[in-house]
Amino acid sequence: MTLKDIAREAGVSVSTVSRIVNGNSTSAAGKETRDKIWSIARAHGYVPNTSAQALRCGDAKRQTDNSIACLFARSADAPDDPFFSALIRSIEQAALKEGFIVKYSFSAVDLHSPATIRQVTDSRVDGVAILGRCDKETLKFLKQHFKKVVYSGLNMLHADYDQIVCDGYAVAYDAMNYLWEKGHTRIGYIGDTKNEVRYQAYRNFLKDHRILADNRIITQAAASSAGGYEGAGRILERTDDITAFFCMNDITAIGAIKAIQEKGYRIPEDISLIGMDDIELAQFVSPMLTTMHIPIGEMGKMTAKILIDRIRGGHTLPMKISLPYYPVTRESCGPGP
Amino acid sequence: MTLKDIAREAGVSVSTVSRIVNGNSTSAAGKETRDKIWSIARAHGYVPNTSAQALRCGDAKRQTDNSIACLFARSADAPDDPFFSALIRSIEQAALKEGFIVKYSFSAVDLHSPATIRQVTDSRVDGVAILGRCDKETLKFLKQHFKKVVYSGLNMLHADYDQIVCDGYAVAYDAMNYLWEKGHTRIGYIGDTKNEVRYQAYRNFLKDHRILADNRIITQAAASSAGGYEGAGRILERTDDITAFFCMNDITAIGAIKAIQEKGYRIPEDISLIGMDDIELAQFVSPMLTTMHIPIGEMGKMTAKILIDRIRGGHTLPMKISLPYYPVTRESCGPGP
DNA sequence: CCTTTTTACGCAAACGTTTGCGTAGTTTCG
DNA sequence: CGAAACTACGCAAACGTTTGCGTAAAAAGG
Repeated sequence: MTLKDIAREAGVSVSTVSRIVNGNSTSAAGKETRDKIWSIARAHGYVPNTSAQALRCGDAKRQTDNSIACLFARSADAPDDPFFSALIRSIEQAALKEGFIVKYSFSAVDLHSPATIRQVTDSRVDGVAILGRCDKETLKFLKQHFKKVVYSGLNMLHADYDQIVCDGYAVAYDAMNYLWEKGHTRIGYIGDTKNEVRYQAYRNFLKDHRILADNRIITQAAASSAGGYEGAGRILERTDDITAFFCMNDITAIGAIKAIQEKGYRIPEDISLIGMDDIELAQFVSPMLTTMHIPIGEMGKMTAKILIDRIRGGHTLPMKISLPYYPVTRESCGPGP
Repeated sequence: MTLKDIAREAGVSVSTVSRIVNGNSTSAAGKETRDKIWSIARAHGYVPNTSAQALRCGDAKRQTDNSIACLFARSADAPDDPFFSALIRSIEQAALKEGFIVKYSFSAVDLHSPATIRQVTDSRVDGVAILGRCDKETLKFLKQHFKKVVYSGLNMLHADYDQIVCDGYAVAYDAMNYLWEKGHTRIGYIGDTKNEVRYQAYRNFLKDHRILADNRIITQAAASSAGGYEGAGRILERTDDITAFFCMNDITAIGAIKAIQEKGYRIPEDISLIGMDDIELAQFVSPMLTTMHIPIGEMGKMTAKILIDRIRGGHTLPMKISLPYYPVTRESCGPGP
């Protein structure tokens, strides 16, 4: 079913058909021709060939189909993370309200692969949101390929990008401070240690308070319950004078809780524990998890808004938005020794 | 940067350039021309215009960009569900291995909206996977628009679709049986009650074992921890002789655990609890959750495989695959009275 | 050295649209 | 009633590719 088919059947020219189906205002078609065309089009379920449209119209308006992409910078074997599920979901909801649909939202795409970029550019999204951790070169590379990009995540970017972040460094530092103010000084770290702002904050907090970092109570752990469980287990095997853990996020903390309890320690009496993210589950585990609240929903909403606003040309200067966080006190932290 | 630009710069014709960049075997170009073309192309970062390719090649091979869509039949305000996160993730991983990328994976799209369908068809995916709950008409509607569709979820489809399911009815029935064999007869239900196979299985199990369904111990609950918490709370307010709960899935069960413990009951001594899905978290809560294991990873892998196989024409008859499940005994179920 | 094959490349059509321009026929208006 | 304006539509070019066919020049074969 092409314009030509319709034109032949209706006994008119292709241009007429095109003008009618496009509802083009200039030189509107005659009422009766219009009706005939429409009925034929509908009968045969005509749907315009977007390739042809895109081709013909160059980089014109029809280039867009009101869609954005979420590019999620994570490895294919990274564990599920409710944080990103929630972030993506709120982006999608907000985008939908503005009439945008999101593609690739959950894809474990390789952001460095030209083939991937090609696939994304091919689908002609109007803009892309980069989520998670993303190094500078990749970001620059993406910016070259997509005109409109916005970043959202826990890492403040020091370059001029649109970004909606909750400063992970500050959050982690404050989490440490939360424990420290309760009197803890021997604080373990469970989480990513490579290139991770939360870990840097941990190290710096220690240094700022003249506490020696002890590798026996620091462990590299995957961002999953299993990772937290194993990580806490490893640390607890090596030492028995630890009084608190800082976990890189809540699911890690939930895993850690189990390991701690299995070793016979009580939470928070013997060992305190703080997480990050404040996912829904945090209040349903026992003990309820004290954690740093991150406004995930707000981040997603803003991310969608800013990206769409940029697409629409609403702003041209980079918007660097930093969202507030706060500790939420539940049951997993007690006073230090 | 088009073929024409390259051709002009190299002083050859467009066809020559096209043949060279396509590595077309027939009438291979001369070594030196080839090199010149490639160097120019690379220098300018030439990337073929897919619209033009698709247009020219009709419905030939290049129509596709090796992508599939995951259409997730859920409402925009449905809570996050780790089950689907995991399902989608495994679909993506498996698809990626076959060179396919997935679009729309997490989108809360309105499957009934023609505009949405249009957006998806426009991006010319090669096939779509329908996830979750999806009524017959919608399914039929989707099948009309996308030639290649496969369903995955907990609901067996009684029509001729490619489908990879784990029979939710059977799983739920067996979960009930698990409790029943332990001696429980007063079993509550927490979860969706509308149009839900798990609830049907619950009712039927009761009927089959001549147990009267009691609305006081049945509650409609959202598929989230909060839903489970509130649901269990409601039931516990109304009755005090309940000995077991069947929860529609694990996160609901995790919420229920908290409510039960708060009311002063011990699990499993006073009240037993069984979930469904066997998500990672199930083994990290306390007590560890007894649940029905669903091979989510396998479902995802098969879903991708079957869909891609169909796209490639590997099979034409509908493949109805039912994956096995089994109970995993942990700590949340004890003997009945 | 002449014929045949091969190599290397150009020509032009086609894919389905959109749109500026042109032109009959119709209406408006002074 | 004649000029101007408008209506309703057709013509054809253009978007960037791919590919069958054609054809010079070079290589091979006798």
